[in-house]
Amino acid sequence: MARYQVGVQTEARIVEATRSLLAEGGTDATTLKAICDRAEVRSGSFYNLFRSKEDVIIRVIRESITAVDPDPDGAGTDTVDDLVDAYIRFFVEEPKMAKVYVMSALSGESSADSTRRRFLRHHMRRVERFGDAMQRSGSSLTPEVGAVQAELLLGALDGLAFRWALDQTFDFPKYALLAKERFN
Amino acid sequence: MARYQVGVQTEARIVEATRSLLAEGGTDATTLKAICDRAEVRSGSFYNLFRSKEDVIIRVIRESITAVDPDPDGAGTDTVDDLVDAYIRFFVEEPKMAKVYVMSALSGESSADSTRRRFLRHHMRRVERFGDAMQRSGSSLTPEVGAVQAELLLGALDGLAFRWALDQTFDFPKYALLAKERFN
DNA sequence: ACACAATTTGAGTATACACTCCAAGTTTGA
DNA sequence: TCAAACTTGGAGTGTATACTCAAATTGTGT
Repeated sequence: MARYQVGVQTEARIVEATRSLLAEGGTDATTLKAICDRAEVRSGSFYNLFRSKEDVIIRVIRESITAVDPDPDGAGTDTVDDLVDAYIRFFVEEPKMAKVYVMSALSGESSADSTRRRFLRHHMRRVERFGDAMQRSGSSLTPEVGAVQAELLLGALDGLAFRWALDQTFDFPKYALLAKERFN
Repeated sequence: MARYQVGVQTEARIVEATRSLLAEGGTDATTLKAICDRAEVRSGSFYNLFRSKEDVIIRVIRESITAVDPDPDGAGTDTVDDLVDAYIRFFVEEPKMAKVYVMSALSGESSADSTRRRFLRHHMRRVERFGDAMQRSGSSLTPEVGAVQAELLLGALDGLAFRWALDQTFDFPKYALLAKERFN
């Protein structure tokens, strides 16, 4: 038989609860009890929907990493402006996901290694995409130099994101745009 | 009576064990058992020297934050080159501390809030110091613009540090120098 | 309305954790 | 050499944690 609607909703509540907890207090604060309390669910329901606590956490982290890079099919056509704008929008419109994104790379999760590798692959793809956009923007760069420039710009953007995660009153959009001007 | 030498050495072993564990696997991997095993000490000895597990962790994190900024009395005299060189040297010469430094800002520690505030204060002081150095370097900057430039350069450096923490084969010195050049 | 699968409940289990305690051993200064 | 202070080992405590299970309840297609 097909899934029940109520189950789908419960799943969504659990994912959202996990995301908030991760964003607010990291993996330490994200206990099963905390998740269940916030999602208004008992542990039995949780384990009816997820194989383990790590399952939800990994799912939330993966969703965050995916959400940074919208329109993955559009690769090869967007400009540096597009990419930086998308990054800024991600932080303004999805602050919870953004915080999870920043924290996930360095989180001391027991599944840290697989998460770290995933983040690294994601970063490589981004460097490539930024590098391509930079080459297309007119200035004649070799692919190698383009990659270095992209790593620099992305490094700067990620550093400012790091700074924002530390203190969310930090004006990330303003500095991200300045970084774009300076490192492009 | 003075402290016994053997106790001082045990304390040092515990601190070092905690630092390695934090650098390798974050707070999750840094259990009391793991610390004691690595330091070759039983829990009774641990609690003879430290009030709690958090005590050592906080101490290790504070030491890392302090170590980034050598010669704090020299403030007001060093150049941007000096500051960037010191940062690079920190990563090359003290990779464990450096990794703890990067991770500490966003760690999901139960004492996360006090650690985060401490890191933020540290960052503010660094921005000020970089800003001063930039103003002194010749180009006529207002203090406000100097602070913005400093935040940008530091953001870039921290982002590259972040990148290095993710994958320690990343050539941090090379990129840190490239980032610095963009501000000359 | 019925059958039956999906979902929920909540008490229960096993374990890993941080931390305590104190007797026994060791180091130190006089 | 002595005694006081410090250090150590290691069994033991309480608690929070992730996870299980069987019975009860609810949702859905027919």
